[in-house]
Amino acid sequence: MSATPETAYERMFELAVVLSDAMDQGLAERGLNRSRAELLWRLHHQGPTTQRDLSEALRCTPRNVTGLLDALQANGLVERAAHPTDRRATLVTLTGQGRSLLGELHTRQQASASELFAEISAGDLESFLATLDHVLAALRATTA
Amino acid sequence: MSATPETAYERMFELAVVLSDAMDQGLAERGLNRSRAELLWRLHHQGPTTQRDLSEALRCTPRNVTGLLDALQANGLVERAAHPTDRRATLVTLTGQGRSLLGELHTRQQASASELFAEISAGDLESFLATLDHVLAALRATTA
DNA sequence: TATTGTTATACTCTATAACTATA
DNA sequence: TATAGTTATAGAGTATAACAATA
Repeated sequence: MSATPETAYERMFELAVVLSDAMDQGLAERGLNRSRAELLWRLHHQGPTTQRDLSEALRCTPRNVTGLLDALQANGLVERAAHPTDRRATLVTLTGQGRSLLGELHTRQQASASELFAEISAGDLESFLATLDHVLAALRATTA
Repeated sequence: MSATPETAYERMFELAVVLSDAMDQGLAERGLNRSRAELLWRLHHQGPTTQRDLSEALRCTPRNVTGLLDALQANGLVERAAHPTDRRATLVTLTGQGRSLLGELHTRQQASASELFAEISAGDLESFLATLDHVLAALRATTA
């Protein structure tokens, strides 16, 4: 049995690389990258938001948010609107096109998930997920 | 039981993100990034190599190899030597310092691996690894 | 005064193209 | 001619700093 912690660790890294590459490629085909996708994702979950909030949520500078929004707005995925009470601030909102792009990405993700685990039994899936959660928790504990 | 393929897929992404961040941070503390580390890793496995070979192995341009080597050489991790038969080419070699840095990274990786899987039983580890390999194979099949 | 988002500027990483020196 | 590695230049992504408008 060569199932050592080291082997599992290496495989997790390979998985991280392959998974990241696949994601980046899928995003690039839609004119996105990770930062832009994360911004859209935040908007989807939080609703209309100021740029200041976005810069804190994405842990980047306000200047960077300006650039990300310029690109997303040019592609018709978000809109900048006047803030109702603070005339300094901007309210960023998802457009219908932005929402539909997110829906498309989600559909694609579901399809990938089904495909990847198609041959895994329910029991194996459950124990896999349990170990995954355990490792994730341990990793977060040492990192943070 | 909420162990759906989607949940597992999401968790794998979270793992990929946290794992990548942890790695990047560890490398940054040693003046490295992923490209530089990958170059050192190649040198460790292949021995003295030309820049042309490195550019193909790392799938980047020869120009980029020049830049990576300039940085690594400035930090004393690699050396450029004359190629014995082709005076156009350069033989890149790991220095002792480069080797010891790689050893340090490997030690650190082993420690992380032991720590992350400390509370996982041998049986769980084995089935985790099996599922991981299966998913990895499925992912590579669809990507490539 | 403090805050929001911008313009101006710089740094890192990567790429393409032109060039030098070999082969 | 073709190849190995360089210099010159450009583009994407992010950062800091100075600034304008507003709070």
